[in-house]
Amino acid sequence: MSAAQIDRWFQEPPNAVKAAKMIKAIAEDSEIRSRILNAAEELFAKNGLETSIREITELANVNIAAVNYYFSSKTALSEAIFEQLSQRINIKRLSDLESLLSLARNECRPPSLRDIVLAFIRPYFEPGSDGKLLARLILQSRIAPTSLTKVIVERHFDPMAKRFIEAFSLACPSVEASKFYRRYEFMVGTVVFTISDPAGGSRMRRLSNGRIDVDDPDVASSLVSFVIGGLSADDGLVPDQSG
Amino acid sequence: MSAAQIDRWFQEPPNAVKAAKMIKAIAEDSEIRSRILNAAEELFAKNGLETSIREITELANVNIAAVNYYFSSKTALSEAIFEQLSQRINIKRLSDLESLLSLARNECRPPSLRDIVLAFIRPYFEPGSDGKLLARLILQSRIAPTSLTKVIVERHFDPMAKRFIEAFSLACPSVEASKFYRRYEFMVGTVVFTISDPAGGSRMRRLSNGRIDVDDPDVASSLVSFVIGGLSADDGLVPDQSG
DNA sequence: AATCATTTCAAATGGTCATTTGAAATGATT
DNA sequence: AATCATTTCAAATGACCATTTGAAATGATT
Repeated sequence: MSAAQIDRWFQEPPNAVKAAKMIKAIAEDSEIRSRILNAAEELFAKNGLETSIREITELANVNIAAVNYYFSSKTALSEAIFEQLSQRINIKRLSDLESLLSLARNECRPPSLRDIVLAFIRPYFEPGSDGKLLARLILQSRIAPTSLTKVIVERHFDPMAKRFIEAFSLACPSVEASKFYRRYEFMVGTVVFTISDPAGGSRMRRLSNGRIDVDDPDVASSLVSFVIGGLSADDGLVPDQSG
Repeated sequence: MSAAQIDRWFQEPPNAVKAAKMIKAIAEDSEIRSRILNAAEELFAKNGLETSIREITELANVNIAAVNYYFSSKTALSEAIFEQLSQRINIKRLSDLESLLSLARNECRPPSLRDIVLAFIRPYFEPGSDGKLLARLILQSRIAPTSLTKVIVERHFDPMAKRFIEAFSLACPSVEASKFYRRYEFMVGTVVFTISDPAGGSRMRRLSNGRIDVDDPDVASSLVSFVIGGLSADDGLVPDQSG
C-alpha cells in the first residue's frame, strides 16, 4: 500500500473491483511488517530487550534492512511493540474497570476493592497476553527511560492509572483519597516485579526450598490479597486536611 | 601492593620500618582502583548501568586500560560495585533485625512487624547509602540476570531474606508461615520499584498533579504502611495443612 | 648503580551493532 | 509493452565498544 496508490484512490472515480483490491491490500498490510513485529515481540519476551536486529530479522525470515525500511529505526520498532502491548492490555483493564464501576453504580453500592484490583492484575496473568513481556518493558523504562517510553507511559498508562486511583477511593472511602496516588504506584511495583521473575530460576522457589514458585496458579490470588491489604491499610496517621 | 612484595613480606625477618611502609601501602591500596570504583558508582547511579569504560575512566581521570588492569574486565567491575553495595546494606539490615529480635526475646513478646519492615526499608532511605543505585541494580538483575548477579543475589540477599521471612512469622503468627515466601517478594517489589522512580520526572508527581512526590520525606512511612498491610493481610483462604 | 616487578599510557585490535547504499526484483498504471 | 513507484536484498559503512599490546615510566630490592 504505497502513498502514491492512496493518492490515486482518492482522486479516481469509484470502482467496485478496484475497491475490493484496495481493501484487501490494506488488510494484508504488510505481511513482512507484522512478521517483524511478531518475531521481535517473541525475542524480547524470551531474551530481553537487547535483542539485535540481526536476530529479529533471522527469526522473521526477512532481510536485515527491512526493519529500517518498515520502522525507520530499531528504537521505533521497540516502541511500536511497547505501544501495541500497552494499548491492548490497558484498554482491557479500563473496560473491565468501567463495567464493574457501572455495575456497582446500578446496584447503589461502592465497587469492591477486590474486583478493582483483579481488573488491574488479570491481564498480566491471562495466557497469551504477554504480561511478562510488558512487565519487563515497564521495568526497563524505569531503569533507562527514553523520551519515547515516557510518551508511551503518559499516553497509555497515566489515564488508566488516574481512573484506577479514583476507583480505589470509591471502594475505600475510609482511606484519605490522596494516599492512593502513592499506593497505586506501590501496587504497580509489587505486580510488575513479581511478574517479571524469570521462569525456571525463580527466587521464590529458592527461598522456599522448592515449595513455592512464581508460576504456581495461585500466585495471582496471593498477589491480590497482598495488594488489597496494602491499599486498604490503616496507617494510623492523621490525614492532612489542609488541601 | 604487588604479589611479589607480599611473598617477600612473609619470607623476611620482621622489621619495624618495613612493616610501617607495608601497612601504609595496604591502606592506600590502590588509589586508582578506588577512583575507578567511585566514578563507576557515581555514573551507574546517574546514567544507568550501561555506562562505558571510557566515561568511567574519564571521570576518574585515569587511563582507559586501568579498568582491565585492576578489575580484569568491566563485568567484574560492575559486580564488585554491586557486591560491595549489597554487602554494606544487607549487613546493616541483618544486624538491625537481629537486635530487634533479641530485644523482643528478652521482653518475652513477639517482635513488632513495623520494626521488622523498618529494618528492611531504612537502608534504602538513609542519605549516602546509595539506596537508589542498589534498587536499580536489583531491577537490572531482574530484567537481565547474569551468572554473576545470580551469585551475588544468592550470596548477599537470600540469607537475609530467609531471616526476614522467619521474623515475619514471629510477628504475625496468625498468617500461615509459608505465605511469607511470596509476601517477602511482594514487599521487595514494592520497595525497589518505588525507590527507583527517577528523581525529577517522577510519576507520582504527574499523577497527582504535583501534589505528591517520591522524594517527599514521608514516602518511606507510606511505603511502610502499605507493606505492613500487605504482609499481614487476611486473604480468607483456608491454609494448606498437608505439609 | 643495576636489576627486577609493577604500574601507566597511547595506540591498536577485533568484534558487534544499527543503519545506509544502490542495484535488482516486483508489481501496478497507462 | 513501457514507465513508474515500491519493495527486497547483499554488501558496505561507520560508530562504539571492551579489551590487548608493548613500550615507557616508576618504584622497590640487592
